[in-house]
Amino acid sequence: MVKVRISDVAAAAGVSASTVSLALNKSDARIPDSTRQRVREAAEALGYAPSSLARGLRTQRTRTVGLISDQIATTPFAGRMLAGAQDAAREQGHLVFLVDTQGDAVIEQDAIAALSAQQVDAMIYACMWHQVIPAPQGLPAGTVFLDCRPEEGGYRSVVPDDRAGGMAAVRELVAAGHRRIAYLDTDDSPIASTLRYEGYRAVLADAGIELDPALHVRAETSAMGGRAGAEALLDLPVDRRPTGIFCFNDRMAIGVYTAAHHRGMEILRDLSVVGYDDQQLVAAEQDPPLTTIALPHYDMGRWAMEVALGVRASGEEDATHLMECPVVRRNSVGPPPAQVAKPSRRRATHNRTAAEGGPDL
Amino acid sequence: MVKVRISDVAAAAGVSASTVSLALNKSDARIPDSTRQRVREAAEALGYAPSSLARGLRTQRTRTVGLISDQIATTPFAGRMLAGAQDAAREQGHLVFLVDTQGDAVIEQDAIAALSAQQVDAMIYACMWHQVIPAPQGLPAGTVFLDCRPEEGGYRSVVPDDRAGGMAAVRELVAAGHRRIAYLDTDDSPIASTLRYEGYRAVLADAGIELDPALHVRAETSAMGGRAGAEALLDLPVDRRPTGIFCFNDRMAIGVYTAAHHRGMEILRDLSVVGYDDQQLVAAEQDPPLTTIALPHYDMGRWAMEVALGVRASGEEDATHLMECPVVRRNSVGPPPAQVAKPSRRRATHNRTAAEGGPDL
DNA sequence: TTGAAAGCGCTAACAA
DNA sequence: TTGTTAGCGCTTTCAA
Repeated sequence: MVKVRISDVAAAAGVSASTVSLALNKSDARIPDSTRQRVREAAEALGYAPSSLARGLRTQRTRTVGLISDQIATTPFAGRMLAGAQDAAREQGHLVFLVDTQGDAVIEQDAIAALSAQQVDAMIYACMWHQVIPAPQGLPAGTVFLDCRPEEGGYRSVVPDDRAGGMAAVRELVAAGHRRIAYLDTDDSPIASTLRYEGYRAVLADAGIELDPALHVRAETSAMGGRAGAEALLDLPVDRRPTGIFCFNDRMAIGVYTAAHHRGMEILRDLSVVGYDDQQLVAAEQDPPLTTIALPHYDMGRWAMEVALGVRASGEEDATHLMECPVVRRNSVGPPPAQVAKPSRRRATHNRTAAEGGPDL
Repeated sequence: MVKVRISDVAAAAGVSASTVSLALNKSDARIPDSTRQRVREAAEALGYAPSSLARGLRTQRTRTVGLISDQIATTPFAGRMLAGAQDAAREQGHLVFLVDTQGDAVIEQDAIAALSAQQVDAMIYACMWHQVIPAPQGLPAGTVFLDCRPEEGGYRSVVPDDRAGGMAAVRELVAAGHRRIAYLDTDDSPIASTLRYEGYRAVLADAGIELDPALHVRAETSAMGGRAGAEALLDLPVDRRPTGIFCFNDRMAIGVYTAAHHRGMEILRDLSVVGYDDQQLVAAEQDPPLTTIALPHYDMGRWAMEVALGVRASGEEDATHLMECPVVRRNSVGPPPAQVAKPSRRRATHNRTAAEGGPDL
């Protein structure tokens, strides 16, 4: 199968190359339908596919977009961002160059150079998780930041609305009747962490629930971290112990499940839990399935691509778009357990510690 | 920042464009160091970056690779394949075009056409999981199949060695002293399923353990499926019940954990489990952490790219490369529980069914 | 309505 | 050692 060029089609149709180009590309051109038809048939018959390279060189538009990411392509976190970006690109007839830098600044600079040399029509810079970062050098104007925001501004960006997400999570618990609600937080992800905490505080305030500092603990963003944090929370005396826990992410929520099980507690009956991320193949497969706040990865990816390609208006040149994080209700939130209803203090529960005895529920 | 061309560099260095090209690209060319130096400085000063488009048009080599996948970019399964392919491409100075077809044949054909029009130097066709598929039309010769194999042959491909993986998994259990070993299989993935089953049978035969058909059950490849399968297995009378379960994948293994917990059994102490996939953020975060067989996604991705780019010999033109699946030992395999050691039959355990009573461990 | 000609930015043969 | 020339395959004036 040898490469067929526009001149081959021209010869076959008995016209010039320019006529072929016009007939095939410009529907508004003053070319009679008969000619157009003949050209089309010739092209079809020969299996003509114009060289994107030559066309790009001539028109200076490549219908190609560069997507630089620190990790999204290679971790299970945010693959859906790629899917969203990819789908939008395809709908616009664009191809995407993907480069995963693994967070290496040298690779990143090389990637920016290489992509610029390819004359991509647009560029997206994506992070694996919501952060504020110094904008890399050399990024073309109009680059869209995905799941991150450049410190200096000057670019458009889209990030999850973590504050509203935190509010939604805590509202689930409040609506179920909980009053002692913990936030199992982390230090690993400052931006999201702070925003969600703000949401947590706002909803508690709204509900007239006093903030209890003992109910705000921090741990690593892993199942093990979550477990450790939960232990601390569940070690509190019964009347100060949380009946519902809002976890920074789903992995930590799994750790809460484990900690609870080890004390003979059952999630839902004895303890309500809300996660964050709606991580694929994790949240839904817990027992009971985890109620969580979804990170709108797909939508963010799509938004970024559509803005980068100019098919969606984005407001100002350096505006940050907040994407809603929807609640995914499954089965880890129920009413608080009855037996810890009010502090009648017949047993001096607040004096006991976990070290003293067995499970005290 | 206006685009600088080779002629700009030429003018600045006081030489012709061809000299610039030679000086910059051909280290062996007969160009005096002084000239070369002058050209380099001029290029540097102007921030010259050659247009890949023009170069590709001229040389017919684009230093780009097309990677078509059904889903890998957008699910947590096989992102590491992308990472491997991406790393290898970068090392060879290539950029990768990624297209995710979502299994849609029309999108797939469009993608093949678009990528061909870009004159990619190589092409990789990747699947999310090990399958044998009819080769799509129009794929260039030399395309490498990743995690799948074309029915008709004619292409090089790399897939996991699932038979050896199945053997390794069962050997873990046999080595720990188990004799009643179940295979919690599935119908959802015929190729891998069959291969792993072969491995299972081979190791049992080697160990002189008779095959018990009751110990081979099938379920869906999800935690829920795994749980259902495990229920069936654990419902067997004590002397026929498995003490170790080899699961088709990690998600099913999670279901086994759940089923066991609901019967008051503890993984490791009462039941040993081996998974498959070593799925990120899943296998390692179980309690206890799951011993499993890793799918070598990263290595397969790298292999495919290196072969596609011609930096690694692959043997014959249509050979299938089997990639080893290493054991990842964590903490879900122990010796079989003592109490089910030998059938002394004082209690007519084999006559009881789960329906009759409570937990019977 | 169509074709000739120029040129996108680069490389490579050939000539000087 | 270097420059001239041609041409990769296409699009787009401009002229016929």
